[in-house]
Formats: sequence, C-alpha cells, structure tokens
Amino acid sequence: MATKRAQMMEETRAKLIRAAREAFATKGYAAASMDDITADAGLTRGALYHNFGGKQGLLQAVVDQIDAEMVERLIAAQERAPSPWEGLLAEGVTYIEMSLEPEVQRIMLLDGPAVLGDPSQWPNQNACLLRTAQTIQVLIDEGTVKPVDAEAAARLINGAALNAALWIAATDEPRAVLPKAVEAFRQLAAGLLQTER
Amino acid sequence: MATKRAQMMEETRAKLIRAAREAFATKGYAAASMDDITADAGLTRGALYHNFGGKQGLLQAVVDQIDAEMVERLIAAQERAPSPWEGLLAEGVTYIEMSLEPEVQRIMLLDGPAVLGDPSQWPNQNACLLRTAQTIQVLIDEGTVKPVDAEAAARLINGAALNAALWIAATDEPRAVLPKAVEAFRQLAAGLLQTER
DNA sequence: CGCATTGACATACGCCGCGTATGTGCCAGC
DNA sequence: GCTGGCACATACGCGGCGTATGTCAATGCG
Repeated sequence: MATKRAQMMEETRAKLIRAAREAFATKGYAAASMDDITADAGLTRGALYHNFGGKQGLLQAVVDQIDAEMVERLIAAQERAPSPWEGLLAEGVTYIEMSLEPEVQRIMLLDGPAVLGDPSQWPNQNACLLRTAQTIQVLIDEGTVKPVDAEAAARLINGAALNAALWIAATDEPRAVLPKAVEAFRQLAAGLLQTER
Repeated sequence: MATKRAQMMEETRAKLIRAAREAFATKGYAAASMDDITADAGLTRGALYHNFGGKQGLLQAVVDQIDAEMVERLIAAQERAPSPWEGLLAEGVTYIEMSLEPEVQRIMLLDGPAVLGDPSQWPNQNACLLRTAQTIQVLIDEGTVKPVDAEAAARLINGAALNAALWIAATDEPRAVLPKAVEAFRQLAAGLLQTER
C-alpha cells in the first residue's frame, strides 16, 4: 500500500483543490483569499504552501484537474459522433457548452490565462487543445479537410468556440443566442473542408 | 476655451493613463501598484481615486484608449483592401498582428477580460467587435457571405484571431508560425462565403 | 523496541498594497 | 478680495501574501 503518509497527503491535496475550485469559481482568483480556502478545507496556509508552493501553484492544480475532466468530455462527444468530421464539430459544440459553465469560464478562460499565461505554455500543455489538434490531423490524413497546419487550425477553432461561449454567457438570454453561435461555428468550421465536396 | 481647471484635469488623466499603460503592459494588472503608477506620473493615489474611482476604473480608461486606437487601425486596414471581403480578411490579419504586441495582449486580451469581465459588457462595448460585425453585415447584405448572425460571426472570427495571436506570441519563433496562423484563418473565414462561388 | 530524523502541517511575524477619511491649496464667481 | 468648492495630497487601518520558525507524528535503523 502507498504508505500512510502519502495517502494522507493526497487527501490533503484533494481537499485543498476542492475548496479552491469552489472559491476561484465563485469569487475569482484575485478575490479568493488563501485563508478562506484553507479554512474551508479544514487546514491552514501552511499546508497550502507545502503542497502547492503558493497561490499560483494551487490554481495550476485546479486548472489541471478541470482540464482533465474537459478533455474526457470532449473525447466522449467525439466518439459519439457518426463521422470524424461530425466528431470535430461535436467537440466544438461541447467546448462551447462547457465554456458556459461558470466554473470553466472563470477559472479556465479568464483567470487561468491571466495568471498562468497562455494555455499552450501550461505544464499540462492544455490537453483540450492537443485533443482537437489530433482530431484535425486525422481529418487531414483522410482527406476530409484541407492540408492546413493542424495546431493552427485547432487553435483557431478552439478560440472561436471560446469566444462564442464568453459571448453567450454574457448575454441576457444565453439560450437564445446559443443556436446562433453554434450555426456560425459550423459555417466557419466548414471553411476547413476540401472544396471538391 | 475650456476653463483652465478642466484642461489641467485632462492633462492629469492623460499622465495617469500613460503611466498605467506602461505598468499594466509590462508588469500586468495585479502586479502593478497604484503607488508606482502615480509616482511615475508625478502624482499620488489621491489623483487616481479622484479621476478614475480606483484601480479598475484606471484599467477601464486604459482599455478604452487602446480599443479606440485598435479600431482605428482596423478601419485603415479594411479601407486599404480591394474588396469588402478582402477587407474582412485584412481586419482579421490586422487583429492578429495587433494582438502580437505585448501591450495589447496583456491588457486587452488577458487582464482586461479577467478584471472587467467579458468585453461585450464593457461600457465602450468593445469597438473592435462592433466594427467587425458591421463589416460582416455589409458582406451579408451584398450576398458575399451566407446569411449568418453577424454578431455571432464577428465574435467567432475575432476569437479565432485572438487565440491565433496568443499562440503565436507564446511560441519561440513567432515569425515562423504567423504565416501558418494566417493561412488557417483565411481557410476558416472562407467557410462564411456563399457556396455558389 | 526505542531513538533520531525527516517530512507534513501549524503558528507567528512583517511587509506591501488597497481603499477611505481627512487635510490643503488654488481657481471660479459675486 | 473673500468665500465656496474642487482637484489633489496626506494619513491611517485593514486584509492578504509570503516566509521563517515551531511542533508532532510517522518512518527507518540499530
């Protein structure tokens, strides 16, 4: 077994991450105090510094966790689709929908990049992005989409979806503009398709 | 003439905004202290609070100023293009290029949204976005692009350009990936075109 | 099985930065 | 020229972060 101390430590980390997710999502990174977070977790700032090195480290851990969950949902969405191309669209739509969740939006799309820098520089290398790039590469190889740079296309696709989500979330009637955004997204994405269809 | 006091006040605001632009761009919003900013401007925090109400107000003023400059450059780029469609592409490319500037990136793309919330909610209503939406609407009216929602398309286009820029800026050789990004952007944007071309 | 060591976490302290309340000098109007 | 008000400076308190130090328990070794 993984020596008692190690599993206690994992438990501690998990409690801190859980409390931090809650606080960062509701109050934002800057407004969330480490004292509050650690108190919620039934600990003190000492544990936080010991496990994560500081506030940024904690945010990084939270980001990594959410990123992992997101990529799992992306994969699920893509696998449910009837074709690889529909899979890419499904990923995009799923990304938009996930970005509507306050937690994702606040932590992954706003505070994350602002505090930790560009997502492509994150230690985890932003699994969501990698996933999309892989999917596009498959489509290029099978001749469905034009031979563009896969990473570039993934970036733009994700960026488009991201901003669509931010826009939707900021409007008064999110459910009214969502279909408009999805439609525009599909049109844009179609630009990647081979012309001789 | 605009009564001496009023123009002194404008001068004060200008000096503060100038110093804040510098500080926010280089150190980031959170790390930039109001004491440093006001000292650079040859003033104190009293002036800052009087004129802008606080740190956020100052950031808002900086954002508004940069946004105005950006939209001016976008218009110039669009007017230089041979056709409205090329104008839209030129706007996108210009947007990408502007987003490569550290000042724009840090203030407009990272800290701005994180601190002030989504750009579409800003008092100025983000002139860049409005501009793109107008351009797209013209293209829809003249039948060049499909009848999608102009605002939605503008959001996605800008979002794609934005993420392309963040990506480029984060890489080691920005000048190498820029053309790849631009190419992918043009392909994506082509998805908006009427199919019967 | 007892002791030393190390590691996980708590406690304590100082500094910095923001916001506000209060003070001061200087321009406008009568 | 005197007064009121405004633009800005000064002074103060509070909260939050980071670090240095302390404490207790678990591990490893004889």
